[in-house]
Amino acid sequence: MARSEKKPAPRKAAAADEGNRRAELIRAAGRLFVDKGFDATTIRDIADAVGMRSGSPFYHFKSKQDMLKSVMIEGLQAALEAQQAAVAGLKDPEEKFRALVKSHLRIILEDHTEFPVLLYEWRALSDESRAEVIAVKDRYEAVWQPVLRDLKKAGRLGDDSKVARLMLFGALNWTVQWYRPGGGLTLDQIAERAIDFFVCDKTGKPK
Amino acid sequence: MARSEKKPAPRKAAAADEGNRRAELIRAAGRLFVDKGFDATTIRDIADAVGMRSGSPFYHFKSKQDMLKSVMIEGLQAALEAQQAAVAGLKDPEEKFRALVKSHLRIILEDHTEFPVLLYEWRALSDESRAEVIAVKDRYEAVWQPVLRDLKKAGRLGDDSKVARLMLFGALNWTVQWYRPGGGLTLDQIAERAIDFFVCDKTGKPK
DNA sequence: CCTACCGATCGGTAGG
DNA sequence: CCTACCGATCGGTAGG
Repeated sequence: MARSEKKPAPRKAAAADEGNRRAELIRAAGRLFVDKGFDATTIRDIADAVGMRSGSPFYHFKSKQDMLKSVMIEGLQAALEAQQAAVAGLKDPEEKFRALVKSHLRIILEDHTEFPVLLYEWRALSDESRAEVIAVKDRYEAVWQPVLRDLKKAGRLGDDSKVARLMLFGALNWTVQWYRPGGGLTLDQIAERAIDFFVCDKTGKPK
Repeated sequence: MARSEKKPAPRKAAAADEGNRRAELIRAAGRLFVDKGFDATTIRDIADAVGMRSGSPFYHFKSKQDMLKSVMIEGLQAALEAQQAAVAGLKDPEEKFRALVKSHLRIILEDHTEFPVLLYEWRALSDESRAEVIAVKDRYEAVWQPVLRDLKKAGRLGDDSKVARLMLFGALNWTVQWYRPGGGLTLDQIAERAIDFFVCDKTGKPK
């Protein structure tokens, strides 16, 4: 876990700069990977996008594959943070569920492109990278299951199995294929539609 | 001139052979495009898969892009035929819906790999190819809308808008990401799960 | 459908 | 982070 660090600690300013450049590369790569696909995106495309020369991204990442992995993990970590913030303090299962759905849609449809890379480029991951990504992905998905379980306990979900979650993820993740900002439906409207389909309305409360 | 023999007109068998080779290439390309992605698949991969040399696929297709387009259109046409056979003679909206869902799952999960290419490689289509593919795709999707409309008329669907169809397609199409044959759930079980989520059970009939 | 081949491009590296 | 570069590979073609 802990590596022996013999190098002197990098100075704050320099470290921040390096981190910024790295973050810029991740953001640019994410956008290109979504637009053109991982294989169709060249290192030169990515370097151009941030004003570097073609060899320079390799100062920040050891390979193109490493960039892909980093983009995905970055996207998952942002999603995890948003998720935790969204459900913090909520008690009611349906409120929690609603918050998770909206948070998820926001992550995949609003400005962040890193998460969608995960949806598009799973195949392009090497086995080693995939194992690392799965570890973070599992943490993200693990948050859903207890919420679905509580929802079922409350009689508002017919099925809380893994298949149910996969169907829900399918409906939500597919939105990246058709959603366009300003295209008639807002994020919240889409979220409500998805929730209506999955949550039973046994209380007869008006929608 | 008298000596220069013209080739005899290709006989039926020859024409059929050519069609077979072309079909073989489409099938092999479909599988590779799904497994590795369009960009990561080389013409050499495809040629190898059917026992040709690397230059020979261009005898059947004018470019790699042309192969992609052909694979997708082939997949859509098979889907269209299966779809028509599935609903033929059915009257009840829910029966029709159930038949469409099962037919769709069969097409994307059972042996045909051409249709999933459509789900995976939309980005890789050139604008010209895309227009051709969209024309066939629209025919496939057009069959769903009246069925959803009738289902809503019968009070068994809360929403028959385009969004409803997109959510359903999302849930169904996402199965290619997680379904594995023999992995616990059969195709029909998945279909029933999906139908349960989308169809309201206002009649109280047991599931 | 094969042989033989080409121009272009790509991921990556050495050395500063 | 840049310059300069390389080996490998790729889509595609000419000519049979």
